[in-house]
Amino acid sequence: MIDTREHILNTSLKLFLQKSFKEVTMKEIVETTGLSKGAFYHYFSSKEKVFEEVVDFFLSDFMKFDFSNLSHDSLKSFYSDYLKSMEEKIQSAGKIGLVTGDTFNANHYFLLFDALKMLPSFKDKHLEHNQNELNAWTEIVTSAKKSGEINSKIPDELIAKTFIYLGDGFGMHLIIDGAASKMHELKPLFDGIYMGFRA
Amino acid sequence: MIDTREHILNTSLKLFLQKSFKEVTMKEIVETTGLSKGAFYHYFSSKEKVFEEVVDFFLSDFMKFDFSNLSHDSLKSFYSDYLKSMEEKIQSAGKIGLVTGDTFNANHYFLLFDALKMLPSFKDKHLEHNQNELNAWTEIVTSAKKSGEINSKIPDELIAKTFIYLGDGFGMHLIIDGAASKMHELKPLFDGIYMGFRA
DNA sequence: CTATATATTCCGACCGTTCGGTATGTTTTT
DNA sequence: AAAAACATACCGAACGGTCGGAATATATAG
Repeated sequence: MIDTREHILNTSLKLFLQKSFKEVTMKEIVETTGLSKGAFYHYFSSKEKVFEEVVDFFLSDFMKFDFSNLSHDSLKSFYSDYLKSMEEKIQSAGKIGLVTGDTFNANHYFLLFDALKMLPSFKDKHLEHNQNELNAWTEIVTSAKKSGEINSKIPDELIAKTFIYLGDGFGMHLIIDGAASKMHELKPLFDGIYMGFRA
Repeated sequence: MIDTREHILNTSLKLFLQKSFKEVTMKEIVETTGLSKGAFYHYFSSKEKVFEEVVDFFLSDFMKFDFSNLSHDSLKSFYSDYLKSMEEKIQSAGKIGLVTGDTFNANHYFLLFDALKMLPSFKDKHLEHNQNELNAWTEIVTSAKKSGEINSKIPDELIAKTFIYLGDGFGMHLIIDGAASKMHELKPLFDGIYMGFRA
């Protein structure tokens, strides 16, 4: 609790990951931080402003994926690393109290939907992020084909999209069902399509 | 505008598909229907109640998928039918003004998230729906293996989940990017994993 | 057919509460 | 003492919801 400003940001992030912007009230933010309204408005000029910063922070820390850090040896090792990073993310989500027991009580889509609606610049950033993710996967697929790791007539980008969408769909089910511990069930799915693309 | 009650329900559905429960105000519902507050509260006892009915309607009429109506000749014809049904759903969404030009301005996840939060009975219904979908896909996969259409060592349920999650992840991207016309891009993805599972 | 009684549908002013935000402090730090 | 950090009382607007009654439709009676 050294840095009050950061404390407010962390608390707000936690709240905005649990409910939508409208559902999170100033009263709630103030009470959860243990501060007062005066303190809050000393650091932020409005609820919108703290939301903006929360989104920025979340993007750079959570969503932004440094794909260059993942193994580029093979497609298999790439998605294995990818899955490992995902599990780590869930673990760090648990550390800030977003997982109680086995139950997920966070949903980053709240943040995403609100950001898309409220922050005009966000949509472009998000599309860029998506494009980067697609490019990273596509590159790996391309080199996996070159190396002979996989051998499929399906266009590289389609294979990349298959991995991405499969992961996203799985993640959505995870969030809705609230079962954080089932993250490991994604690997068999990736293994399955991987086998298919090898043939 | 014959049946006022139904008119309110349709209008509310449209609104609840565009924003969250909290974001939709009574003022908005009343003004969009062209009625008055008194008229609204003559038919519904609260905003929550109309939401409940909207959710019921949406589930039973929109979202609910009659898998028995899809072709059971083969896995390929099954998912082809599935995709066709999806396209029809988008078309009917367009008919009630949820698609302007090429842009999706609906997001059924608003409805889903709110329903999961507010309606205790909903989670079970939703899980049941998911289970039914999984069962339908799994059955098809099983018989596709028996008939020799596909020949994969991957468990039937995993294959089923791959199709489902891939579709969901794709749908999520569609909604977020707002590009309703790109629905057809899912077929190549399905074809891709289908080829893989045949080997 | 008309007139009256009764039920339904709809209206909009109004209510209490909560919302985000402000003004004006008091405490703490430098 | 000056400034930064925090607290609290308060504000107007917007919220969901209520209420008495007007308008309209339907049923009944003469």
